[in-house]
Amino acid sequence: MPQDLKQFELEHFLPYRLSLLSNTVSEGISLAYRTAYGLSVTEWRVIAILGRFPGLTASQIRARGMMDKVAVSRAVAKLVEKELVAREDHEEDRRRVLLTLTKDKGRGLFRRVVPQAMRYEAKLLNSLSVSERAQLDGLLEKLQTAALTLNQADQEHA
Amino acid sequence: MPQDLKQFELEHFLPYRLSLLSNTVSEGISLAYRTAYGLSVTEWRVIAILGRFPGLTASQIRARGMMDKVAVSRAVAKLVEKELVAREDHEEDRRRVLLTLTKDKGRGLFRRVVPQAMRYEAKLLNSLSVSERAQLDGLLEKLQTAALTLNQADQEHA
DNA sequence: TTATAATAGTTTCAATTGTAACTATTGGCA
DNA sequence: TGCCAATAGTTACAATTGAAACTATTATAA
Repeated sequence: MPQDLKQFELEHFLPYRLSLLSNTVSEGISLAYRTAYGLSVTEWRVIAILGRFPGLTASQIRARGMMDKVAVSRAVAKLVEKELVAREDHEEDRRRVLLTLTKDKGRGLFRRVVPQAMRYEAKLLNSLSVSERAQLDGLLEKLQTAALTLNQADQEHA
Repeated sequence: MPQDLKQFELEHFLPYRLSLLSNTVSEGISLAYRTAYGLSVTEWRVIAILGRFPGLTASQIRARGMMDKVAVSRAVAKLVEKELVAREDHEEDRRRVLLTLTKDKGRGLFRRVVPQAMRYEAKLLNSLSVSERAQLDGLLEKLQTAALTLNQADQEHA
């Protein structure tokens, strides 16, 4: 057996490390929305997107958050049930539904949960210097682009 | 509403970006083990760990791969069923079960899947210069440590 | 020793998720 | 116009996952 095969270690494998870091961070940040407000990840993202871009349709939310169509549908249903999000029929295209945070509960939650999320992010970034943060930003950007390109190439190949 | 609240964008939010990147990379790398060999993520990790460290117990695998106890138990059960992994009773402690890749199927799969995984990682890292790779390594390390520390602090706090 | 606690690993059941199929509506175009 | 394809969103069902309870075995310590 080749030497590099025997020496392969999961701990140094980039996909594993990314997954581990993402999960660890998710666990931490979920205190801000899951434990505190009973939101799922998707629900939190829908809230965050609608807070910034009111009046989007589910499809637009899906595209903006790179989320699954069904996941968004389910999250929106729950948020409507919790009176955090309101639906409004689109005049010209009756397939679409415009979504907004409800004035009281929805925007109220947004105002409380976003600062907590930002605080967590800030604490995390505290471990890095200013220049390291810039490096991180660039590296994540490059890797994301590279990964997408790779996947597209693989898909076309298959 | 404060200005920074209104301007909060998910796309620039570190936990979201990490999750997105991890998922994109996962999707790509899963071609190497899921599409090609029908392995789940956990099964792939168990194989990878046992290839490097034969004779570990399930608990040791769990610790080494930061995986869930139940997930490992299930993955091992499937791998045994597929004759990729063999169990062997521990002499001194009969609660424990030593796990190894089977000589033919297990090690055979390991020899095929690991190079594919490494190839994917190499392609991904091709988008970065040598010094950028070193930066990435350091940044992931720092963030992982910081996230763990943060989570521990939060847990004690709660 | 023997009760109690701790550890290894599995099982169970509910909740979550993924895939595909579905309804409803609109767009494209012969 | 009328037909077919495409889009928006939901529903249904199977597969996966998570949390808690469970069995079996070993360690601790009164």
